[in-house]
Amino acid sequence: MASQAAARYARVALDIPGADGFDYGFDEALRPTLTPGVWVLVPWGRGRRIGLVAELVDDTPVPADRIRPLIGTVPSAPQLPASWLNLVRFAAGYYHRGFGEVALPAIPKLFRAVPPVRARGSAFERARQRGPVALSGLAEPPGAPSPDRAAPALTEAQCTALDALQQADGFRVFLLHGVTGSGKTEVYLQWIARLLERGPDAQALLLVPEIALTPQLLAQVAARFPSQPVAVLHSDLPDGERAAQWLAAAEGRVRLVIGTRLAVFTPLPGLAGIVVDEEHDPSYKQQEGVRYSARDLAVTLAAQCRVPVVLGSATPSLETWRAGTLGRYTRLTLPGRVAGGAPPRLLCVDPRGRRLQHSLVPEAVAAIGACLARGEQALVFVNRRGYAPVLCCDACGWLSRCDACSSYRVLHRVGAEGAADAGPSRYRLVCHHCSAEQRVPRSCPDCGNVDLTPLGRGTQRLEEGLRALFPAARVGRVDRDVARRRGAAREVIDAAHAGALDLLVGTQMLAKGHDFRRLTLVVVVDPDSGLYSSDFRAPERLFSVLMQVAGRAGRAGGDSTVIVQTRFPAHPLFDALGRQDFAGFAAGQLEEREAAELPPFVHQALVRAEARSLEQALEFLRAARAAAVAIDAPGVRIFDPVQMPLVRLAGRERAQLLVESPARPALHRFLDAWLAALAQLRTPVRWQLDVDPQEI
DNA sequence: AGCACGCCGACT
DNA sequence: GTCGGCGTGCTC
Repeated sequence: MASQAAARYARVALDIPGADGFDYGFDEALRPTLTPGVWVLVPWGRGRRIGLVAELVDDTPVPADRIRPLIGTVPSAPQLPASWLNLVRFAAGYYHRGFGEVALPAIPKLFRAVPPVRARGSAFERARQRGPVALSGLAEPPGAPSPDRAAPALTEAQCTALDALQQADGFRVFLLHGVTGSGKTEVYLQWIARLLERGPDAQALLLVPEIALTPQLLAQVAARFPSQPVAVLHSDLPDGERAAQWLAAAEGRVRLVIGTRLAVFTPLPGLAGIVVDEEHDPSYKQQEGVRYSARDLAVTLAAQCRVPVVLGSATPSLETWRAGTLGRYTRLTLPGRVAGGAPPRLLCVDPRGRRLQHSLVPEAVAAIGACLARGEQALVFVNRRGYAPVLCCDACGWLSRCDACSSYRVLHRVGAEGAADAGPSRYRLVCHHCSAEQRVPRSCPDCGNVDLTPLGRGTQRLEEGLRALFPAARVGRVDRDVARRRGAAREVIDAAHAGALDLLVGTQMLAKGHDFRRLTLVVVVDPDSGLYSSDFRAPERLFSVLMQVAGRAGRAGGDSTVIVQTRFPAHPLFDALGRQDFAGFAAGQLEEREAAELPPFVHQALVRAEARSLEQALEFLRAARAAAVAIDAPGVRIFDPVQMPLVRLAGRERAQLLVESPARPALHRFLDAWLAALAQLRTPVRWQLDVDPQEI
């Protein structure tokens, strides 16, 4: 560390990859103001840029004649709290990126923009005037349970959990484990209320997987904290709003921040506690740029700020679950549902050799019929959107491949979404990976045969089938195609709440956070790809999504049924699911992971490379491997380069190289040395590092 | 990330 | 004969 009195250069963090900071000289008059986290304006090429002072240094590796003086500090910029700087510093180290690469993308765009020379008022002043948005103004979704202003009485288990949270003083990680409907949200809300009572400056952070999927949670928070300004932060927010909320949080004018993964980078000078809802959810892992895990960073942030953090889930990640078993995290369990009632009955049916109607087994058709006859609702869950996963030529076997990706284009019905009488020719072939679209060929491009058959079933085709099977039923569909039209998914879900729909078809989107009171039957069509996948995390994700889907049924208590159509009805995953036995499932998975030396028993990092040709990408990775082997890193295992499961994406060929170690510090020491060596490799190949990759 | 410099197709 | 495609290389 440089002593500040002698420091001659300000190392400034800029949003430039591959550098930790850029050194600038400065006017002596500025010296007292230049501390880490101060916003500065610096010359950059022939232009100017906004940066943050990362540190002051005595010496610089930059030749003296290249050093330029910084222009000045940014007026009316907020003081960034030490907690924010520490988190950014940690993330930069852990994910092996430059400080600026982490810091600047974590700042709202408006605060990164160089002000025009004659700007009237700064972006900060404008955002400050705007102020935070009070949640109480949010319309609550029609049909949702009317929120009670007063906190409801807690069950005994909820009381025990809340007591444990309240007694925590300083850093501690809690795992709040309870099935859908067990009342986790109520525990969060009452705990947050207590945190905010601790002092006028106390702040709480509530992370959620996706804002769009948690309208009920927002409504609950709005009802519970009617006068409390709450900042809601997510990537779909307009720039001005995001800036206003971020600044309000940074200046302590807002005490509760709810947001998606990016909200973990909200400056919170008064942070008193953190909740990560649905902590297992894959969307907490950023999948581009700096590939951080907001869940993991939330734990680090809590440790750095010496505050408690609650990780809540019905199906915790195996990493979190194991930490609970080892006693590093404190496990709190909410057994059963608040409303009581038995868990849904699970029936697994093998569709092979059965007479299927629109791909449904007779048991499913009969159960849906009976459910509708009782005036109850049923949900059919298929994890595939579109009409059919692929189009096939009957004569020659041609398949609707994507020419840019190593996958198939999916047959989609377009226009008149949800209308039963859409014209028969209104179909398109769509690639789900690169979004390329084409018209459906009139005849086979290879042999000219006109009989092209859709293979398999997606949500649209299932919807069509259900309409044919149950002409009197009111059918709704929810998937990403429906959700693309603003408010359309909301409409369907509200209609379901209001009892205006009898049958719902949908993907994962339907699985989260919606409370359908009259729903007593869930049919899961073909989840088998999650059972025997090359991805070792596939069963974990499948169990989680099936628990959530099953949780939709019978939340009000009473009998409910889940029918799973699977070719592996005896698979232990379904056995555990039927008993809602996450602990049993997790124990089995952890045993397998330990035997196979997989996470959480080892820590992994992945270098992904993409190039015009696969050979180019592999060649780079072979060189990368050679560089890795040359590093003396005991306990670090270096694999061979392999092509990625989806080898071709949007016209680029992709490969990856895995490294792992049972010891995290050893892995990170190795990664530092390795990345330094990789930076020396001159290559036309684009590559990136992913620490703790979610998909391999 | 921008914004330059640098070698190969369709235009006045 | 030029104008311009975006490929790669640097910015303290």
